[in-house]
Amino acid sequence: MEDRKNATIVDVAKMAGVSVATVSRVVNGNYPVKVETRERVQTAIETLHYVPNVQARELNTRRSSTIGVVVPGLYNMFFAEVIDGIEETVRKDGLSLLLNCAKNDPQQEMNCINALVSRNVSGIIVISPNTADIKESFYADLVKRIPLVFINGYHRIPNVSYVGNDEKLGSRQALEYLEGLGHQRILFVRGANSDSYAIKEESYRQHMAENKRLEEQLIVNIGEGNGVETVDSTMARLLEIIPQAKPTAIFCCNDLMAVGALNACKRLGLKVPEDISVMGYDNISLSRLIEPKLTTMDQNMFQLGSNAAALLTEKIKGGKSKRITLDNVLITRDSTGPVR
Amino acid sequence: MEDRKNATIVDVAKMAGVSVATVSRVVNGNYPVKVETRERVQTAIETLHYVPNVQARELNTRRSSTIGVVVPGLYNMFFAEVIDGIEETVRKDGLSLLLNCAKNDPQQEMNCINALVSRNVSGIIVISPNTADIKESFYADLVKRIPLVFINGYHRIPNVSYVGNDEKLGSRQALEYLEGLGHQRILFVRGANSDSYAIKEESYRQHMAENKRLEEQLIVNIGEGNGVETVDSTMARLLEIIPQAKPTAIFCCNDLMAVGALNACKRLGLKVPEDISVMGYDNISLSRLIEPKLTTMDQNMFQLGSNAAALLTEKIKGGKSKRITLDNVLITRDSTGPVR
DNA sequence: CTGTTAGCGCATTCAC
DNA sequence: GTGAATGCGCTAACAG
Repeated sequence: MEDRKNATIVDVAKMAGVSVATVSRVVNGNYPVKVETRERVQTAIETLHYVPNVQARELNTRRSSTIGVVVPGLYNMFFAEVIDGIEETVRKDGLSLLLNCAKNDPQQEMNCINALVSRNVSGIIVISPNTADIKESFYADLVKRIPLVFINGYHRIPNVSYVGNDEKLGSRQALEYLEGLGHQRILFVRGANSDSYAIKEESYRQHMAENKRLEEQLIVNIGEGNGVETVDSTMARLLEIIPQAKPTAIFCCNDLMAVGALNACKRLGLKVPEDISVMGYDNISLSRLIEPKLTTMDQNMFQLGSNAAALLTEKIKGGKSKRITLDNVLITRDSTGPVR
Repeated sequence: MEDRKNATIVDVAKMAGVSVATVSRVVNGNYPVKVETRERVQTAIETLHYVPNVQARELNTRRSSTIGVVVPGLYNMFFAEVIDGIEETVRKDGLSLLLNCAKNDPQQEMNCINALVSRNVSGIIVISPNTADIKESFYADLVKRIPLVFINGYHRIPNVSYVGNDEKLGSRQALEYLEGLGHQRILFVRGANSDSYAIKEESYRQHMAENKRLEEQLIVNIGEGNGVETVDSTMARLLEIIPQAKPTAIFCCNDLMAVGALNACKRLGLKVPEDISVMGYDNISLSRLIEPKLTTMDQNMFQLGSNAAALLTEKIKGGKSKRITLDNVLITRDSTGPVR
């Protein structure tokens, strides 16, 4: 391993017989340089394999072309798809992406943020920030020094930009769709510890109450709702509940739970959608890989990511904070049908 | 948005009434400082919200605490899980992770690499490098300047470290397992354009030939094998092939294809595993979410990532290049059973 | 123990 | 058009 130092601008200058300033000019193309010298410099660059040192450049321009992204984890395809959206958009602006996993740990989340700040990123996107367990001043202070965008954040903090879905409206739409198919006994399946579930539950309660058919036994919380174990734990739980509650449809707060519900129905000998309808939320890729393909509400993960990236670059350029709310759209597939 | 400049080491020094060197010492804790002054400095740091500028530090220590990761895309959970492994390991060494997607485009892949080099990363991990379409000298030159690790790379380049699975052995194991269940007509399903598939096919051919039951019609290539559309395209294809070839088992080169095979069987009214066995490869999370749960070969994605990270830090510290080959392990679940 | 100083690699005035 | 000089924020000798 030849530890031959990488060539610097000085080396190039020497080889080309010019000053470093000139080299800088041809590299950045921001000032006129005589064609002949430019060519001399360029061949020097090539033979030396010279690559400008971005750190040094950014140190003295006090700008930075990398942004930070903090995500709860990659195990969940939801986040992976969001990141995909961020990456693609951000690349078009010539920015690079520093990725950190917070592992659902608030302390870790703060560590990640600090690491990003010290790396001098020009902005940060946080997916599902744990605003409940981090004292508000942390993010409030942070946003004074650096542009901040939250994806799926529910506590409003001044000056941070938000991208999210209108899940209240989305749940209502889902419920109305099921009712349109004639369903009245709709089981509501949620997980623990996320504002997202709370919002959906509220929407469900409100809607069912309006129609005078709210029953507490139709609401079930299956605990941790975001891991791979979610599928199995949902199934186990519903194996008991379905026979008791006898719903004609099941509305799940995310697709993992819906797949669990599907598996439970299968074991109970219930045909989907003939005997019972199952509906998910998110539209992760999994939902169209299984049989029957899942009817679900699309959370536009990719869009979430690309919008967040756009908002961030806007703030970096000095724009003000903004809030973008996307509409969930109903994806009708094969797991739902008319009540029989 | 208060564009109050972030505090620098000079500001802290002034406020604490000491020299910048002293501040540097308490920040890095590498030289003794009198308790009293240390405390003065620390309070200054806190009131100023001082965060050291890593770029500046690394510029003059000529070290870098970020590494680069190039991945074909995030849409495939395989890669997401590998990255998860990298991230976790790398964090323990205090390194940050710069993520780039090559989108299966060789040109893009080279761009990503160059961007990483100019950002002065201390090493690069490439997942499934496109060594076929990138001229060999590119990586050969690169590794002269910067430590390099390939995950699932098949062309050997001197001085780069490799992490991969023994897929040749793994396929053989899978085949033997199926044969142990009494299967003789085993359909082989592969995708296009990946050395990984070629290795498995070779293993299949060899094995079947040994037992004198190699039949060309039992080998099928379903084209693109890594996207979400893979499931459906595999299903469509097998819907035609299964009735003709009448296999008692199907061996698929990855889990997406296996799920497609499962769906095809369902449509054909074949019960799995009673009527026909289906086997996948990879053990992505999807494989244990569907019904029946898939029997598959575990590619240890997380381990792939963490081992690659370990190899990289080793090289960064001056170690030599290495090759790690993990063994695929058979995960027996519900999609396979004895031939009837 | 602590302060002074010299760069790290580069972009940018300001002269020429 | 081009070169010399300055400084970005920080660490690492080197003196005290």
